[in-house]
Amino acid sequence: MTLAVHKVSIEVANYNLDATLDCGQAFRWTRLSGGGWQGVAHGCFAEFAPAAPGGLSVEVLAPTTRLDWLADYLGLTLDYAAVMATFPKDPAMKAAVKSCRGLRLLRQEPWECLASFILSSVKQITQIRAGIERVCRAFGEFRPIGTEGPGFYTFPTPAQLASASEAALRKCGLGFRAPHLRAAARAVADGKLDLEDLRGLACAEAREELVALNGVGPKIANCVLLFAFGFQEAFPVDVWVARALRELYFQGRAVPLAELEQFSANHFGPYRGYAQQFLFHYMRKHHDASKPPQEVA
DNA sequence: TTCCAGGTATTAC
DNA sequence: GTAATACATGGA
Repeated sequence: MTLAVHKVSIEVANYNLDATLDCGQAFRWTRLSGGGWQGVAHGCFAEFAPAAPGGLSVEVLAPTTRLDWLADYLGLTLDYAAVMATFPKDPAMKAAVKSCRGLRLLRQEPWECLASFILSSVKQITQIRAGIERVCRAFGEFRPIGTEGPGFYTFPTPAQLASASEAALRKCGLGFRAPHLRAAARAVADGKLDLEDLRGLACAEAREELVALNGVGPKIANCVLLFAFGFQEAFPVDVWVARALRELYFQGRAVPLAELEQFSANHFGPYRGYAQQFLFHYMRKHHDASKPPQEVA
């Protein structure tokens, strides 16, 4: 049998697939042994791979007729060089960019992004991935890839999760996040929260809508505002970013969160959400090697 | 065993 | 107003 494959080459300079798909903004991508990645987005099963000299090879294996989401999802609609040029030129920011040059912000689907980050609180990234995979297998829809082979699961819709019992959600290992996910799914499924409407709002107004959900505070709201809606001024401050800011800009002092937020709003420019993702990934990479990125004076 | 993980909501000063 | 604490679960 033959497998219909839609394969396209995207010419793009300076795209770091590893950093982009492994930096904790999306959770359904898996690294392949050959250097590529495979996963699910927009209801499609796709594979991405770097293609020399400066490009990406993209295959959408199922359904093969849908390619329209790729450019936006991969973050190619933003002028990357222009974004980088707005970053502050201090040594810490330069080091963060150098450590993962070519990292892009994806533009994700709002519901999957919101649901994923509701499940993210006080969990390790590997645990978030595992939990999301269990949720997809339990409540998403199975879709075949070709006529044989494994297939994949879609991310469950708000309606699919809204009709799940809390006990069934807890079986996915979601812990105290299970009722939060269920309530958010109900709000969206019932039309009380229209995520598409948030696109038309100012960032602060959209944030107010999101934090009205139980289990969604400023950090998770900022992740959704940045990763799904593209509000570049949204600056999620989690334990890693807080650590990065304190160590790199405040000599390791115990600076309160409010002061960190004020500093970031003033220091990192109009694309500070993008800058934040470099700081986050930089900090995590160096921590994994148990080597601090910079000596604290 | 104890501690911590891309936080948040509640309660205590 | 700011500072502790509980919240589920699993891995280091």
